[in-house]
Amino acid sequence: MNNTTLKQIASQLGISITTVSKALKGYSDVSEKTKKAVIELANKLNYTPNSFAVNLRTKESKTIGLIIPTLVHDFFSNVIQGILEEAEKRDYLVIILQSNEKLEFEKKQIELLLNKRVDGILISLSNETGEFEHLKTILSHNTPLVLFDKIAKLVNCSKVTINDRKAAYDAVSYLIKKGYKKIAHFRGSYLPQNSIDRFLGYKKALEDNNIIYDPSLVYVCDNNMDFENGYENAKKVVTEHPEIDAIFAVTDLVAIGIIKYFNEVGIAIPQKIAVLGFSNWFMSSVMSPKLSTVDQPGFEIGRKSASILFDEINLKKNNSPVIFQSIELETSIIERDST
Amino acid sequence: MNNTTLKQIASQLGISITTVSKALKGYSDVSEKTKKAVIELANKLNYTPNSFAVNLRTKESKTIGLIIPTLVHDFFSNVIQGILEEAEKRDYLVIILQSNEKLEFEKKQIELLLNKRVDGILISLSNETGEFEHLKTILSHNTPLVLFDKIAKLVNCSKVTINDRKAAYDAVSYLIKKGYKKIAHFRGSYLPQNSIDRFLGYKKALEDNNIIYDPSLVYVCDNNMDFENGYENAKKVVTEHPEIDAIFAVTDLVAIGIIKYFNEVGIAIPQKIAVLGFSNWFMSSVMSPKLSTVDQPGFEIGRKSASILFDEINLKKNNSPVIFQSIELETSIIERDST
DNA sequence: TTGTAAGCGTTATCAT
DNA sequence: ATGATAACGCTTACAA
Repeated sequence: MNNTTLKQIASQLGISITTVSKALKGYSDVSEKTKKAVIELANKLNYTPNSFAVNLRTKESKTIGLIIPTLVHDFFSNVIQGILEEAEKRDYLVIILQSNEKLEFEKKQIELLLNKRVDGILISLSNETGEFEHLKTILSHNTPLVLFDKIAKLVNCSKVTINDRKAAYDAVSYLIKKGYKKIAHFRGSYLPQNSIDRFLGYKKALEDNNIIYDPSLVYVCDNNMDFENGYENAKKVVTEHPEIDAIFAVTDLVAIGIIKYFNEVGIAIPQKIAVLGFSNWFMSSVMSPKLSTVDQPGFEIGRKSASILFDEINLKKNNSPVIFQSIELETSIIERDST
Repeated sequence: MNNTTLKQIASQLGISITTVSKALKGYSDVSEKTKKAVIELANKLNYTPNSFAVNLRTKESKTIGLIIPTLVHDFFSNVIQGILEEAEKRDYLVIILQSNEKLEFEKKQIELLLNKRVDGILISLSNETGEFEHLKTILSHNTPLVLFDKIAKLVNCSKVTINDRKAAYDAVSYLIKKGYKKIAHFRGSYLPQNSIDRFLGYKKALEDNNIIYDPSLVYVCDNNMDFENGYENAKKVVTEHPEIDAIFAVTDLVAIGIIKYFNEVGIAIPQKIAVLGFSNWFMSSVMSPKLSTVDQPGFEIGRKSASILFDEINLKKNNSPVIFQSIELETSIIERDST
């Protein structure tokens, strides 16, 4: 076991711990000779600083925490990759926790991270999260916090999102331009900001194009916006509203559920009903028919969120004032075979 | 910022730090009265132990490290979920790192984790990993290590896998029983044990069924066993071996690449050529045609690996001897529409 | 250029 | 039942 300490090096060399420490950290007030000797011995003994001691001394953990609703998720996997890449650059490690879309877990995970004294926290909120005391707790600990994707507008911290409203608006406008007139929307549950915004964009696009908004064409996918939801609601919508010619789904997963049902019962996509997704999951590109969708830059969202968080961590370290940012990343429509 | 320390509580109560510490940890040699007072004040001040100090003192971080080849991956996402679930039970946190299928990164990540002094490490090896010095370094640090999925047989530690060879054997036998005779295999690259084993299983199944093994029917997918590989090799195999009637793919992703190509050029699945995958990714169940595949219990692999790791961590703490385990989890064939 | 000593916040040993 | 003290391994004023 590698347990070399400064003390050991110091005693072997017959010098003080301080000098060893300084030599290893490249301080200028150490003679070349001793510096060389120290470094040599340190290498030989395979010295690595005890991070526990360093943490205690410097009061930083060189670790950030990340809380996401769920891991088995194309979008979030990409986000994580972006975060890990930024963290790696800065020699930071990332502790990942899931909220499972539950407020209760989200609270618990925050507590764990705070107790661990991570240097900063990244969160994409659960669909249940409608109160924000736990987020304010983070702020009151003076721990930098960046919210991404599913955010709380009311919480005073940096945020990284896409413009869900505009993206949805563009998506539905695109459908209208393609000639679809009776467009249903499978929306997410009522809490997450992005599902609200996508709905709002849908509605606005209809109105701006002189299509009367019909609330009965809006179906709620509240079970984590998943595949089953899409499947079940697709079944419903074709009985209740056989007249529709397109569906705008809040998420690719929902869209894929729709497609599966339509394929099973022989509803032609897009001839009879077009389907437009949201997120651009990898799997969308290998479906039959290939799903048209809105590209949501997960990797970039992760990178940007982490990058802002690290900036704030550094500013805090220098006691500089931090200005919270709200970044909106660009989206684009990926036209494939389902529209 | 929450910075209450034992010292503060002690001084406010006019007692010693020692007593406060004991009271908080439920030692029996503290009077009920002081214990109550301490706990009350601690709650009021929102005391949480400084984990940096605890780590330093106890020499454990209550954190484990996980290195996987890639995060954007259905199977590994499920593995991680299993690991997180076990970790949570034991109040452990998980630091996740990617190797990107590169030996070089794998080495670097191990170093990071070792320097962080995690209490244990879980790894699924990169496809490039053909030497194991870095793994032995972990062992020589006396840090518990569990290898899963892509393992190194030669490294002396616990392992959790499926029986890849048997699974592949069963899979190909199943194809043969269904009447397929000219079965190609799209294998993974030469290093990872599981790609070797799946190939071996394929070969053995042919031989046991009196089908002559034809090496030219084996195509290598060495670019991370991914979608593109399947697509390109599918293109190749139909020119070079138009006579084949089935393909056994090393991974669902490869199989999906095959399916995509076949769909594009109008090769009927499974009438003209059947396709069998491996892993049972979610997306396989929503493809057209739905992919038949071998179910690989990712969640369970994660759980079991973590559980063994925690056992070893505890044994080590008690200076008990640890006996390394090699666990093989059950797989099964999921018959869908592609075979 | 080098070293002394204090301190980070806890836990554990040993007195009292 | 309570407390003084040392120790974990490092960083950093401050002396020398």
